[in-house]
Amino acid sequence: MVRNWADITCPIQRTATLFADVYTIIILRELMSGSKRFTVLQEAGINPRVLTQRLRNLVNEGVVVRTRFAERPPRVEYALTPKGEALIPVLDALKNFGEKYLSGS
Amino acid sequence: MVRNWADITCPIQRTATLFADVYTIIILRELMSGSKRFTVLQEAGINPRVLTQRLRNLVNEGVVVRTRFAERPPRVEYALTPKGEALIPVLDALKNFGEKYLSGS
DNA sequence: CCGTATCCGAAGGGATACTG
DNA sequence: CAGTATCCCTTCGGATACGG
Repeated sequence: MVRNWADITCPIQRTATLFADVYTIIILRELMSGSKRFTVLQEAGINPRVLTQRLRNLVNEGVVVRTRFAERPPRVEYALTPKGEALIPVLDALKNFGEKYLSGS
Repeated sequence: MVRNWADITCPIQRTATLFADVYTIIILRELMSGSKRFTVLQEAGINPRVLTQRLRNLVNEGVVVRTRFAERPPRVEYALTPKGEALIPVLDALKNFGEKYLSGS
């Protein structure tokens, strides 16, 4: 029952198809507070295999940018692009709901 | 690397864990415009097996209410609860992003 | 440090048929 | 109409080890 991208006309569904995934959302949450390194993102509770997959997707979609710093040792940082920052309202909405309805237990 | 619910303290992650799923979001989108019947939701592109799973979850979480009407033939309708309506800002944010960044192609 | 490769069991989900 | 049951293939993802 899955559709082709071109067949998805609803903007809600398009966005959800690309980003409605727990690991993706955790990454975006981490990057909201500034750029982060691979290892730091891992510590948020994502194993390297899954983290690589999600980051690749985010970079491909243009919401995250990967920057290599030519240092010794080399350093890599992931950060939100302006397009990525446009997803912050989604995270804010998730936060508002969670705070209001999912605080207990 | 998956956590127990009690270990998830971040409200963003809590909300995402429960609802960040494409089919769930499609259902919520459909219910935004009023209560819908099972068959109608199916026509949004969700097979009955998956639809049942997602609806059960939504009802368990208290964001959707299932109502049986004692008619002939019996009718069942699914609708957002007030808690479910509190998720509308999430859908709005997804919509805004999609309209701005995912319109082409 | 930043990934990639492999293994492998678990879960997901499409199709279809069937029941109250 | 509103689901449930079954089959079966695909994907996911955790763990671990390894490579540039």
